[in-house]
Amino acid sequence: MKFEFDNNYPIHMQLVKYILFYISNGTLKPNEKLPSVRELAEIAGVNHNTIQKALNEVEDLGLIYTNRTNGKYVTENQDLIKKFKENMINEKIDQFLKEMKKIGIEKLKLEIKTTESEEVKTYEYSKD
Amino acid sequence: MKFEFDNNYPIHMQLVKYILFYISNGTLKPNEKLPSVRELAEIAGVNHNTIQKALNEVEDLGLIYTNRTNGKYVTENQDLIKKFKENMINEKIDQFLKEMKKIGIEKLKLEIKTTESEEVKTYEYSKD
Amino acid sequence: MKFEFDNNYPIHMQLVKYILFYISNGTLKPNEKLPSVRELAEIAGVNHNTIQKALNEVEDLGLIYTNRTNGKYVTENQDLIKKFKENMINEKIDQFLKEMKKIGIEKLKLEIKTTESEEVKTYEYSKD
Amino acid sequence: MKFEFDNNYPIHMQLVKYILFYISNGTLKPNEKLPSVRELAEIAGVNHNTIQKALNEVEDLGLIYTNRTNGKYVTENQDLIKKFKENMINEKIDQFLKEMKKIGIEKLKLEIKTTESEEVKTYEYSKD
DNA sequence: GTGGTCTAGACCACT
DNA sequence: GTGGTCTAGACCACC
Repeated sequence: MKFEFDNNYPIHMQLVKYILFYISNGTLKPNEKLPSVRELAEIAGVNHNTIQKALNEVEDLGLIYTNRTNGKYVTENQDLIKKFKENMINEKIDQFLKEMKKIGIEKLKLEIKTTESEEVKTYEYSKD
Repeated sequence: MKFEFDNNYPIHMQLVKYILFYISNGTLKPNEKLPSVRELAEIAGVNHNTIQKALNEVEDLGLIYTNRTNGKYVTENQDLIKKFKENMINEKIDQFLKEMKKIGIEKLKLEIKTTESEEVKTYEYSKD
Repeated sequence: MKFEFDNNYPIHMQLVKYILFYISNGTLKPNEKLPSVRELAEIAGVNHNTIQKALNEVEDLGLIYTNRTNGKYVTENQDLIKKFKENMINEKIDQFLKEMKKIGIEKLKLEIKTTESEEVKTYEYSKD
Repeated sequence: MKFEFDNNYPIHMQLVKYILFYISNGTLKPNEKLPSVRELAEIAGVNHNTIQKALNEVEDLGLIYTNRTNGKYVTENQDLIKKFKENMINEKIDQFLKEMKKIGIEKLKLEIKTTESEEVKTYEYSKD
């Protein structure tokens, strides 16, 4: 797990995105115990309060849960994780396509197959 | 020219991106006069100082120049603009592909045709 | 550190020059923490935004860096500072000699020894 | 006669300095007729009002005079010119020495002989 | 308390 | 009316 921050963007938000990302791609597996807040703070090189804030937001989303005496764990609800992953992918694709349009691309075709489904999704765009 | 802002990100940076987009996609043409700083401020709904800051950054990049009591103009250096656009596109594509890989996409194919060249560039990725 | 301003010249530019001087002559040492932006504003008797602008310019030159919630520091790259200082000195000397020539000085001899080198540089000029 | 301007400094002031400079070094000779305001405006690439303003300031200093129907002339008072020239030279030297000190020069020696006097002036500075 | 951002409003030089 | 500068004052993220 690596964290690199853009100082012009709220760090806790970037942390949330990283955690979601690591849960989505399986770096953090269902039911896995997260490193302690202090540890994460060290890994990420930020204050532990900032980590707390981020983890709370992820917990609100339902993707991790707290075992009071024992630390924080990734949810075992794989469907929820899957949904979040799909969401994330769709958002990234949408944003990419939007930006490519704005930048003045003439023609674009994108085919994507995720691990979760058999279907290949196709996105096309042409200037006219 | 439209501007919409994400309040979690410094506005002057978002402005810079917008201007770069508008120069890249030809909304702002080489040698064209920009709306006055105050006008842009009104269009974008921000303070004129914020516009100043953003335009200064774009000027530092060499894409616009200032005619002191006369206004600001897009550079007439079309090569520079072209290079900039290509750079921007390549960066966005690279970043997109990198993220898609990391998120665990199984298969991906991307075809892109820019206005500048006849060539269609193809990017492919498969998990194995 | 003292600051005196000529009101016919943008203050932020004069500030930049002051900071460069202070870094060049060792008033501000490599890796030293600068006074806070607000403090400098008070010392210099200007608005903190003006200080910000000036320090940003110095940062663009690579001579200071920002530790976001911690303050601003002089670069530890002593070579860069040295190079900068030499450049500055050479420019000022060249400009001075050029002006003295143009103004019609008959004869001029200048000897300079910097802290950095043992060598004494000599510049001479005679009208004929 | 050439004019190059630093846009960050009031242009009429720079013009005044240029004119004084050209009178000092004999580019503009005593009793010589100046180019017309319009001509100067074109040469300098600035608005004629700006030239007017500058020439008025020089006239206030007594170095040029206006012959109502006939244009503007350099004064024939050579002593006055000489005095101004010496003044200018001294100012430039002082400023140069001051800056060299501020920049942290260790040792400096400057000898200057002007056309006007037999004397060689010597300036010396040492850090300690 | 650190840097960073933004606004509103004022004033300046130059055309 | 153009760009540029500056101030005062406010608010934010992070430590």
